[in-house]
Amino acid sequence: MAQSKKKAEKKEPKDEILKAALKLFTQKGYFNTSVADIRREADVSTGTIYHYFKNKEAIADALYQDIIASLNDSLKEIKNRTKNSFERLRAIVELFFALTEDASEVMGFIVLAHHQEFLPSEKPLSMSPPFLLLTEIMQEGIRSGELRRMDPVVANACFYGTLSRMIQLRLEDALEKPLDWYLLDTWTAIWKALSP
Amino acid sequence: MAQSKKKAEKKEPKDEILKAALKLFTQKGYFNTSVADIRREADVSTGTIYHYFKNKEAIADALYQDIIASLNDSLKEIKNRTKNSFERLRAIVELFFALTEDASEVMGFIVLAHHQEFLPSEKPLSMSPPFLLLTEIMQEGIRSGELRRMDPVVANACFYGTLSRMIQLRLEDALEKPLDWYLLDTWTAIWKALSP
DNA sequence: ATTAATAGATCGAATGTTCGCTCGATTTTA
DNA sequence: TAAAATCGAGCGAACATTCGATCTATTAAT
Repeated sequence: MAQSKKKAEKKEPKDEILKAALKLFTQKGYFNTSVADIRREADVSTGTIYHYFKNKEAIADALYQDIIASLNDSLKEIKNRTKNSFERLRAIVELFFALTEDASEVMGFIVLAHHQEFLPSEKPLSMSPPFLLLTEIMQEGIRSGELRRMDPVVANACFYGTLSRMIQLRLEDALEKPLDWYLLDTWTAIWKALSP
Repeated sequence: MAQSKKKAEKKEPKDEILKAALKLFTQKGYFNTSVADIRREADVSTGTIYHYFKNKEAIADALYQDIIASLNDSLKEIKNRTKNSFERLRAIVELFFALTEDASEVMGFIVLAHHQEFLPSEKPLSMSPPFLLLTEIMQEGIRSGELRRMDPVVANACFYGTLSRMIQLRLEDALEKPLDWYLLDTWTAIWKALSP
């Protein structure tokens, strides 16, 4: 038994730092969060933070890369599991809604934050692997005739725009019910917009 | 001839400050913009800035209030000018697209910025007068049967989500053509989602 | 018409504070 | 006993804001 966990004690400082940063970044925003805030929330020293990360930006970058990668895995899994656009897009809506409910900080960081403001060298979210994969899925649907003939950019905006707006409202606490309460209505609207 | 303009000289410093701040805030974000940056761009002194505004936040607040008010006026004008949901929503899409093309800084500030991060006492955008008016317009359409029976929140997300996503892509320079090139496709998708 | 007085506008150097980050010391691990 | 991890006081730079000085426009007085 090395350092993994005895009862519920020693955690990896690196993970604690990432967890604390994610929480604070989504709660107050990157620029309203100081390294001292992260230090306090993660219950480590300043030195430890800089032992694991080059600087504050590197913490945000690590979070961003982790989340993008895991989102990409999920989308790939969906693409393999399903066989047509209807199932695929529906599964993506369900995935995003579920993530919003039980990993709200992750979704807040991805959907709400303006990464380019604090990660200047990062491409826009719409150019990241999972979002390119989404575009690919939709283009395939259009080619095969499952989706209406329309500009792929508009199809994308229609799908992800509606989806992310629902998520944003939920995270702003502007909805009366949890997201899955709106799942049917949301999916119906999206599918009506996209189907032939 | 007081101080209005002789050739194209003396401008109101207050307006110059607001114009410079709007440009920089949308270009680099609120937190990446220093008062010194605004000072330079507006070609005034630090003292002048603080003569007209209590602090940096007050500049952002003035911009926000101005834009919200003018957007509200435009939406009210549309509501008066048109007589049904189809015309109203279509006119709003056209308005937003046009504003994005020839007042991109204004739209960037409204659609992309996270006001709550630098205006902590401000309500979310979705609670501002013009957005409440939009909600009202959509609820009326649902009641009258012009729009499909659905949760108003979803109808809203569908409309504004798609719209704002197209605008965001345009402002990120991710579109090959100007927005009005996508107007028909966008409107068709929105209307298919919302009509009975 | 000229001057005097006043208030508003403009200026930019100086101030105080926040914050990211460094570094030498100390402890823990292997 | 060497290397890795952890600590936190302290450094330096950036930044928002202040303030007293200077300039300008307006009004009042002679």
